[in-house]
Amino acid sequence: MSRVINGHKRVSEANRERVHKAMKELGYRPNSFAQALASNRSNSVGMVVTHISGNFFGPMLHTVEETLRAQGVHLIAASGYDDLEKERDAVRFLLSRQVDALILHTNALPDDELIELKQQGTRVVVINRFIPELAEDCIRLDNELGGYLATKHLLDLGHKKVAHISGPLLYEDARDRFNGYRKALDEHGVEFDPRLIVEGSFMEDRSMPVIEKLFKRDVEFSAVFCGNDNLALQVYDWLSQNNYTPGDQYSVIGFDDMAFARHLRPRLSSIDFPIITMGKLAAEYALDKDSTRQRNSNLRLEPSLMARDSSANRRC
Amino acid sequence: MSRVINGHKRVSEANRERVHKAMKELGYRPNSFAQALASNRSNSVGMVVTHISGNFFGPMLHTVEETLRAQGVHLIAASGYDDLEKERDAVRFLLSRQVDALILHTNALPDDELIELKQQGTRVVVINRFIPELAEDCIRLDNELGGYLATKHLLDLGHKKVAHISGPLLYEDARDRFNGYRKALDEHGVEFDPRLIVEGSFMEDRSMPVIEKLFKRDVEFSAVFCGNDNLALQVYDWLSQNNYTPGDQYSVIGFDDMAFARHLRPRLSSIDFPIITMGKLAAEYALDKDSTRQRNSNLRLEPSLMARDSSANRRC
DNA sequence: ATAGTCAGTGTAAGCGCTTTCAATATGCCA
DNA sequence: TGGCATATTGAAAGCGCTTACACTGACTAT
Repeated sequence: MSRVINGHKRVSEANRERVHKAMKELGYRPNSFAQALASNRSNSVGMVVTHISGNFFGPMLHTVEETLRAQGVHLIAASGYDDLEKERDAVRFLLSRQVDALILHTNALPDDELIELKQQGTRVVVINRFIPELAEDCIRLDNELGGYLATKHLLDLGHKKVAHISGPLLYEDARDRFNGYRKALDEHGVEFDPRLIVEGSFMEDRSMPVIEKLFKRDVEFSAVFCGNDNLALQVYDWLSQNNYTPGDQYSVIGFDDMAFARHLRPRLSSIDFPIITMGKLAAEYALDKDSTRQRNSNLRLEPSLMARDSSANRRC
Repeated sequence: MSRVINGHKRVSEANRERVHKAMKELGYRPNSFAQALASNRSNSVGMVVTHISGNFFGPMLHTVEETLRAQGVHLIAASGYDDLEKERDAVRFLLSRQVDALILHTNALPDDELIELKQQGTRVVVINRFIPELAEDCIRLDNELGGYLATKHLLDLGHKKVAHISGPLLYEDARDRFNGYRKALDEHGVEFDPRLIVEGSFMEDRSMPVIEKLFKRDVEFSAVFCGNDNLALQVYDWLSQNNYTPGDQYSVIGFDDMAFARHLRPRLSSIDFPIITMGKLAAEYALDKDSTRQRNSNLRLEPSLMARDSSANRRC
């Protein structure tokens, strides 16, 4: 009797026990598909991320999975590779599995499509992106603050010429970090110099050419704020290949504070990204059946500065 | 009409097209639960790994997911944390979702339980572990060869005293790597010295005390073979904290050749673990409906040496 | 005593598919 | 041309559950 399984209140103690006993004896296992079909709930949540592996999405997925599983809900993850078609495909795929909610970390999918998803009745949680129409479903980091903190840190160390290797400016978070950079510059009365800017990628091992370009440009600088730690890692590579030491001739700061940051030598200064908090929050939003609960409609988590050895006082 | 969707052969071209057109127009989406319920197939595969994030399981999961998705099958991943109860729980969880197959990277679950799973009719693929009764369903690396290659490499560089920081010897792979180490020693006529061995963990950031213990022991050595790259990373940490340089006073080699190995300075020598190949293979095994295809019943992938800067000739 | 409540239980109608089987259409043979 | 094999289509019976609804008693308020 399904009423027992689902904890319906109107069942007598006696019967409840009888049923439980029978279930044990027969080794009964509810068929989750029949449940899903009949109840129109799947007890699963879909998540699309840029890439399933990686130092950012790994911990994120892990946290989400753990939070969901504690509620008996499972996670189906799909990668979108920041590619429009692939992201669309991933969403379609997840939707075809009737997920109860969708956690989306998508960069290529236009706002409209996400809004439409929501209008079609899918519960949607948007990560690291802000869509006014979906304000209450968005969870993001205050990237501008992060960019600001990183740049201010370098400036405070006495650096006057601070370069910035941004992520793809097509992405809001990369733009925000860039804006934070400019804000800090403004505040310190340092003039913005476009020659100190190059645009890289957030992915591993793709930005060497751009980094090369920056360093070979005919413009001096003593510090670099990197759009994320992967970029910083490649800057480390370039510096070591050219016999420089991070924190010495060039100060370097990254963003995200990935696990490897503190294992690098010198240890990489970075801006902490509260991945765990964000993952947990996203899972909770996704679980939040009626979305009745009042949500912060402009939720931004706050990053913080992790100053380590790669950023040091400017040597005169 | 389901015959069209499922590519049944006996449908006229005309009707096939009519149906496709109608599907488009109505925005028809098959309900996967109804399909699963009616057909008794779920089109999903479950995978339990030690930890969803991380440099080893990340790429693995990614490969598996990608391979499966290409067949319209989805992956449900769960972490087992190398803990008996949690692994059991993960399996139960996945089973309750009626997965068509299970890909298992479990260390705590006893052989018997896995064998029983298989006997109950679940298709099982076992990764990084060998169970004679499940020989055809096991995919593993030749860890002994890996351990041998690593140690031989150090020996060939002139090191006479080679220490080994193993993974948990409770795990078969850690034991095999250890055996490879001993084999290389034997072959080079170097006597085994138990004082040069300590047992660490494969996880991040847990083995510092053990490393400390090794270096503080009253025994000399000039090279260390680490059971995996996470261990090597911590050896790097210890060396740098004590003003040593890997590849200089101490040669270091890791195992797995994780992505970060080549970003470390000096670049970490390691044993390449063909994660991608293994993931793909595991997914294919899981998909292999009838397990009709003749499989290699003692499949071991072969690791190879990636010599880089952290291992160098012994300085006299 | 009568009607009205409500906890507890049984029943049956689907959920949206797959699959079997019967029904019909088509083509081929002698 | 009749009969049989084969191609195509329609219809219906579930898959194992949830849920709405009807029903039974027992209990309470009038």
